[in-house]
Formats: sequence, structure tokens, C-alpha cells
Amino acid sequence: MTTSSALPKQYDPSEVEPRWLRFWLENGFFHADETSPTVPYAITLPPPNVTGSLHIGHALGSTMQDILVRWKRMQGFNAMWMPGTDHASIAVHVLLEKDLKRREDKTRFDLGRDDFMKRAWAWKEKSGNRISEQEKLMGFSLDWARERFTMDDKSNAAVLEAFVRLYEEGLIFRAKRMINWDPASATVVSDLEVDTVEEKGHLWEIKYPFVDGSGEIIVATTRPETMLGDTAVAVNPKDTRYTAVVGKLVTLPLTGRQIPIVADPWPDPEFGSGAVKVTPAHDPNDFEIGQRHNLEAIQVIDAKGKMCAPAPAKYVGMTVDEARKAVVADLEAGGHLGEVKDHKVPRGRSQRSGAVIEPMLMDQWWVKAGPLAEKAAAAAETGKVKFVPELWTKTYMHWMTNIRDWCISRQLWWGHRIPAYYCTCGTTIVARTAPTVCTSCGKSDTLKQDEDVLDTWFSSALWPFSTLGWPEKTRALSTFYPNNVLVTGPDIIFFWVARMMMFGLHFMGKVPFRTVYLTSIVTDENGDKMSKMKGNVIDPLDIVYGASLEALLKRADSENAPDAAVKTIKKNFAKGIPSMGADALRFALAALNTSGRYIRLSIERVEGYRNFINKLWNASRFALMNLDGYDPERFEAQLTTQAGRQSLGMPERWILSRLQAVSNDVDTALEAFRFSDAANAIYHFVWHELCDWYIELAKPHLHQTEDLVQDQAKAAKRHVVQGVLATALETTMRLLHPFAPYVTEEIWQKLPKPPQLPGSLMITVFPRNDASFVDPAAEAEMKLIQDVAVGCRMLKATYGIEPAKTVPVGIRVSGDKAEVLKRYREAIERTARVKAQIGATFAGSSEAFTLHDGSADALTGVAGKEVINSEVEIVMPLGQIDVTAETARILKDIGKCDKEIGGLEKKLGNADFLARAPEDVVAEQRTRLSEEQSRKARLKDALATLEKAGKS
RNA sequence: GGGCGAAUAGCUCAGCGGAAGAGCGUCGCCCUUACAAGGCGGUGGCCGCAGGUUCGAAUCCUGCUUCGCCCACCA
Repeated sequence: MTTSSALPKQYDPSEVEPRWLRFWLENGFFHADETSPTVPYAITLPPPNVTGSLHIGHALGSTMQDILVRWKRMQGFNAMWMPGTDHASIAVHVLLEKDLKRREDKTRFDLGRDDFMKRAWAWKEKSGNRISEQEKLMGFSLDWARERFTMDDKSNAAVLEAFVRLYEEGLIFRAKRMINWDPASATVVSDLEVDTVEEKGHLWEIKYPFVDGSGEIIVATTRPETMLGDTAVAVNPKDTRYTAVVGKLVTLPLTGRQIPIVADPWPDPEFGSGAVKVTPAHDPNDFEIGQRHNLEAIQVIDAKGKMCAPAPAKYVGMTVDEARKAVVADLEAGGHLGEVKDHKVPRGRSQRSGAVIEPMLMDQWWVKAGPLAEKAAAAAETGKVKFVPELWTKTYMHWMTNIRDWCISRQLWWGHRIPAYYCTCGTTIVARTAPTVCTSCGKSDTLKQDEDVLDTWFSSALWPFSTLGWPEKTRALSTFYPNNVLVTGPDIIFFWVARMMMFGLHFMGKVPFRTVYLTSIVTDENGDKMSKMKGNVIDPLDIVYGASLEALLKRADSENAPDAAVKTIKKNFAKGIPSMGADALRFALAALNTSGRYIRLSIERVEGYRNFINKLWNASRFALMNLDGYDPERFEAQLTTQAGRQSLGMPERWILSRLQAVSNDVDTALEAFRFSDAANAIYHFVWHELCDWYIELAKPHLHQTEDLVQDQAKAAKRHVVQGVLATALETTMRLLHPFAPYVTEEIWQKLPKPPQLPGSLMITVFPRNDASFVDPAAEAEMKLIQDVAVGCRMLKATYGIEPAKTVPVGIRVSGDKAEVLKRYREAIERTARVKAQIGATFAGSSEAFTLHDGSADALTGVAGKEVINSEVEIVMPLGQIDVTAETARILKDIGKCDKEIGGLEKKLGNADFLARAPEDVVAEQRTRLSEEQSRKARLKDALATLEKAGKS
């Protein structure tokens, strides 16, 4: 016999988890073989940035992926989950450069390219290791043998190949266009990396005098400093105020330059003065106007965000803000300033560095997005790729159909260097290997490789196939491409999902994945997005293993967290974080993952699911303490025969039927990515069916008694109950395993089970649909038992009787329910702690009756009554009770009845309803009405006897 | 300026055409030999507002209000 000391009362994940993780890894259970003949199921983990460690958002997405992968693996699929990390070019730059500035007061340029790269690699090593460690500890069944990095040799080869091919196809080109310049990081960023925020500013009117002395034209601008680079003034051709001046020249103040007035459709006559100064080098619109009118683009702001020649020497070297003040002052002094108004100005800020983006004209590399996007949009329209939740399709489509060319070059070092070589003769060569001689002039030693690297998302866009060996034609590629599902956050639909679609379709001719599941965004309990700056981030492992306030503060300090963050940490985690275990966190994430856009995560919520894991643990502990003498093979054989099935008691058939229903619910929910439905179905089953009812009903049969040896029937019954309990638990472990792999493996290994099963739960088969276990009759009977037991408990609680105290109770029953109640009287008695007499009438008056054991219990006082339904009511002799309170309770019930009856009568009295509603709906309403009427009659009856008792 | 979404119990959310639900919280009573990280029971809702469609609306339509989010070159 297993003693209780063998299993602790409280589940201790820290002891269990490392053991099974090692076991799974050592046995290679996470590895999928691409040559396996079984049906593949593949997911590629969105590679986390090597910018530090995983946050709770990663934990959410990865947990959902692991649930899918473990579930499909157990269903017999060749499930492969590809791990890896992303070099995160600009993010790592920002991180390292900040650190460099703080510790050594240096910029990357002080350090030089080679030294900087060494530091970046060291950082990558540290961060990458930390990330994979976290992923392992969370129990993620990633195929570690395949682990990749976006800057490993194979990925580099894929990037090179993709770049060269796209260049050869004319889909990558170099051009001088308006770009977003981030002066802080000293690089171009793409449109997507710019956040536009409205900031307070001014609208200045500036007077430009006509060269011919015939007056002046007033222009309006929010950026007066750019006037130094103006090369025209534009007015709308429909604006009759200006028709006469089109073609005239004006003198640009402060510079003396003469510039023309041009007619262009862009200026809105309603805005400002209707005349626009045109600075083609520093404004996207002005650039367009410049293109249309062949205007010169004069650059007056340099790459460091400072004014430069040919701006007048006075301003050169000033920052943009300084120049603005100086220009405004000088204009005013010269009498060129008109009205100045407050104005909200949209300002672009770099997502990464926060610096104000400077629009500039520069030579950069571009991907021609149009043709690629066309196919990517079509794939969504024809259903080759599906978005879940579906509403994200619109977001994706909107972007795809309004796409702009993608600027892919970055003036950074950490990344894939662009394979373009420039010869002094002016030739550009794009090649897979560095050319030694110029293909044009034939000279050697004249070639220089482009200094720039690619946007980090370029390699990410190739990830679904570069990880499988592309550009080589590998077996892995043919087996696992396309992936079945991509699980990621909606915030990177444009950055990543869209681009994988474009490149996947272009290079592979097929979508990279069939379904895109977009997760919610995890926020803190107040609904605020988590950020290190705010101090509300949670490291998943802190929840798994717990963390003291001191430890959290120490880490914040080492990460240079701002004061506000430290304050938040002190407030939110005053008592630290208790240890929950990986299973509790995983289960919580699944259970909270409804279709909403946000998940508010709080430690308390996780605690609730830790309690659930503990509940499961204790239920298993109970079972293991009572499974002595149990023979799994014998029971399995019994379950397979018709006679054996029929020998099961109603509670046994009920719990197996419920288990079957829950299995189906879980399957259905997971097919639809409804993780919370799946988790909640299991939670409810385990806690409120298996534990609250079945185990309670099983107890009397399991408890060892002396006569068991003699009583063959009792021994057989005990064995059946043992079998059902063990089977139900074993099946529950399989259902729950994808969500909570550790505790389920631990319990499953301990449970007695038929010997032919595999050596690990994670490679056992997921519960399959077996309709033969569905038993509506058992479910209906059990429902009746539960209703009656709950009714008894309610009466006891109402009258302040301790739950543990057994009291006599009469169950008045008519119709065919009597037999069921009589048969399961013991079940009611046990679960409600009552002594029940069951019958149509009781001895004596309606309030006095004889207990079933024969002892008379004539009651002089009053009884509590609870009407269960039209056929069943409970009468509980109570002696003296508070007649007023009981009357009020019954009146309240009658009130509810009346309301129901009123509604139903009105409905059934409506000829239109009878004529138009479906027959079954009408019939249902009729049944309900008669049920309610009967219930009301019984309640009134109870009220009458109560009144009588009150008077006597 | 365009687009998308959300308003349901104190909180977080599910339900999306035929009886208002869950978890947590809260309030009682209990250490009943698996579990106090537990058991039993209760309380709690003009389903944002106003119209409309329908025999029937939390659910569909329209408008309004309030909150989110995304996209956008009005100087």
C-alpha cells in the first residue's frame, strides 16, 4: 500500500519539473524526424530577439504553441517545433550603445566596427543562452537539434541568396529617395519603425518678397528652419488668389536665393495662406512637388541632425531646434515674419531610440513591394492563409493593398552586410561571393563592399524556410514547409507576418503557414502594457520559481531601470512573487487567453491555477492511497466487454461519460484555437465533477474493510471503482498534459496502468472520441442526485446546521424519479450528510415521518422545505425554526416562479409566437410552464403548512 | 482625417436570435481521515443609451455616448 508520506500534501514543482525536463530531453522526445512517414505538423517559434531575456508575452505565445505541438504530437502527428533567436539588429545596437555611453562614455564609432561586433557577439551568446534556458524550463517541447540563429552560417547563406536573386529580378534596387533618418542611431529606419505623435508646435507665416518688388507672398510652415533649403513656393492652380503670381520669382529671406512660384495640386487653399514653401530635401511632400517641377533638392540638415552648408554659415553646426529659434529671430528682425499661431504638429519619432525622425533624401536599398504584396494579398483572399481571430485579415489586407517600397539598408554594423560592391569606376556589383575584379572596368583593388547592413526583418522574412535548409532543397523543407500554424502577436503583422508571406510565396511558391493565430497582448493587472521603463514587466521564471522583492530590485538595478520603475516594483511586488511552478503559469496563460485583445495578468490569477494544480495533485494522491490490489489489465478487459460495461454503477458510467464529453470539448476548442475554453473545460471537470462528486461517491467503496475478504461482491465493486478512478485520472492526465506537462507526467508515471503504454505521457495518445462512453441516462440520473444533495445542503446551511452534522431528511417524490433516488440514497446521504427517507408520503403528518432505518422521528415543530422540481421536494424536520425567515425565503422563491410563469404565459398566449416559432421551441416553453406551475403549487403548499405551524 | 474593435455581476471575461454564465472577490458556516493552496452554502446584473427588425434581441440593424487600438504626407 502506498502511504501518504510517499506523496507530500502540497505539490512541489521545483522538485518535479527538472526531473522530467531532463527525462524528455535525454530521450529525444522533442525531436521530429523529417523522414518519418507520419503526417507532419510544424510550427516555427517566432525567434525572440537576443536583447535580454523572455518576458511574459513570449511565455504566452510559446505556451500556446507548446499546447498545440504537444497535443498534435499525442494525436500521432510528426510534430516539429523549430527554435531559434533573432539578431535584432537595431535593438541590440541601441542596447549596446547605451551601455557603451554609460560605462565608457563612447559611441560605436569610437569603438570601431570590429570591436563593436565582438561585443555584440558576446552579448548574443549571453542573451541567447538565457532565452533557450528559459524556454527549456517552461517545458517547451522545441526541437533543440534544429536550433538556429538569424546570423548563423546557414541563415547568412539564405540572406545572401535571397538578396542576390531579388536584385537580379529587379525587386531590390538602390535609389535616392526620401527616407526616415534617426539621428540618435545614425541610421535610416523604415516607415514602420516611425511612430507619429502629435506634439505642440507653432505655425509660422513667413513673407517671401517678389523679386520684381511687386509685393510679397506669405507661406505657412511648422518648420521655419527648413526654409534655408527652400527651392520653390507652391500654390494650388485652382486658387485664383495666386493665379497671377505663378511663374514669378521670390527672394528667399536670409539666403538671398531666388526661387520660383509653381502651381501644384498639393497645396490646400483652405490651409494657412494657401501657399507652401517647398523644401525637397527635407519633407516627403515637398520632395514629390520637387519631382513634379524638376526642383533642386538642397540639403541643409546633415546626418547628425545639425544644420550644414549650403545653409548660411551662421546656422551651420546648429541643431535643428537651435536653428529654428535663430531663423525665426532673424526673420522677425528682417520683417519677414507674419502671424505665429499655436499648432499641433505630427512628429515622427524613432520607435527604438525615441529620437525625432528627420526626413532626408538619401541613397538607400529598397525592396519593390508591389509585386510581392499582390501575391501575398491574393493568398489571404483565396483562403490559402487564414487569420485567427479572423478580424486581423482586414488589418493585413489593408496594409498589403496600400503597400510602399521597403527600405532595407541600415547604417549599422550588427546584421547582414549588403552584398553590393562599388567600383571606383562607378559600377555596382551584387554577388554571392566578393568579386576580385570589376566586371566593368576590369580593375582589381578598386572594389569596396557596401558598409550597410540589412533591416533585421529581412532575415526574419526568410525564417520559415531558411531554418529548414533553404536555398538547398532539403528533406526538412519538403516535410515541414509550409508550417501548419504561425503563432505571434498582432503588433508584428506588418513587420513580420506580411513579409514572410511575401518572401515565402516568392521563393517557395507556397504560403509559409496555413493559419496565423494572433495572440492577445499581455498587460499588467491595471491593463498597462508591460515595459521595463515602467517596471511592470514580469519574467516568467519569477512566477515559476518565485522571487523576493530584493532579487527583483537587484535585477532592476543591474538593468539601469529608471526610478519610476523601481517605485512600481516596490509597490506591485512588495511581498515578492511566490513560486507557482511552470504548469500553473502555463495553465493560467491558457485559461486567460480568451479572444480579447488583452490579457490582464496578475499574480493572484496564477495563484488560483496553482491551487488547481495542487487540487489535481491531491486527487491523485487520494487515488494512489486507495489503489492497492488494483489490476489495470483486468479492468481494461472488463471495460472492453458489453457485460463488463454494464456492471459499472451509475456514478462510474456518469464520470466516464463526462470525461468523454470533456475530451471532445477540449479537442473542439483546440481545433479553433480556443485555449481558454479548453483549459476551463478541464478545470471544471477535474474540480467540480471528478473531485467534488466522483471521488466523494467512490470513497465508501474504496475504504478498506475487514469483510472485503469475505464479501466477493464488495471486493469486485471496489475493483471497478478503483479502475474507473484510475482510468479517469489517467485520461485526465493525457487531456491536461499539453497545458501542464510536468505535473501530469509526474502523476501519470505513478498511476497503475496497462503495461503496453509508452514510457512517457508526452508520447502517449491523446484521448480519442469514443461515443460508446456517452451515457445520457447516467448523466440525467446523476443530475437528479446532485440536485437533491445540493437541496439538502442548502436547507442545512439555511438553518445553520454544521455541514458535518448528519440530519434526517424526507424526500417526497412522485413519478419515476423515486426509483433512482432510492437506488442512490446512499450517494445523497454521503454527499449531503443526511439520513434520507424517500417516498410519496411519510408516516404521520407531512412534517413528521419515519426514518428509513425504522426509528420514528415524529416532529412537533416545523420542517424546512425545498422544491427541487415538479416531482421532487425535500422536507427537513428542524424542530423550532424561524418561521418568518423561512416564509420570506419561500415567498422569494414563489416570486421567482411567478415571474417565470408570467413570462411564459404571455409568450404562449401570443398567437404569433404559436404560429411562427418552431414547434420544439413551443413545446419546450409549455413544459417549462407546467413545471413552474407545479413548483409554485408545492411552494404554496409549504407556505400553508408554515403558516399553520406559525399559528400553533 | 480614415479604419478596426470594446461597453454583460464589485473585478477580469465568456455567451452573439429562443430560460442571464464562469473564475476571482465578497458574506455566512465548517480544520467532515485527498487537498484550509481545502469543503458547504449565499449575495450580487434596466447585458452603455435611444430607436428599429423579429412571434421573440445581451445577441441582428441604425444612431448616440464613453473608452481602446491601428493606419495617415495637410504645410
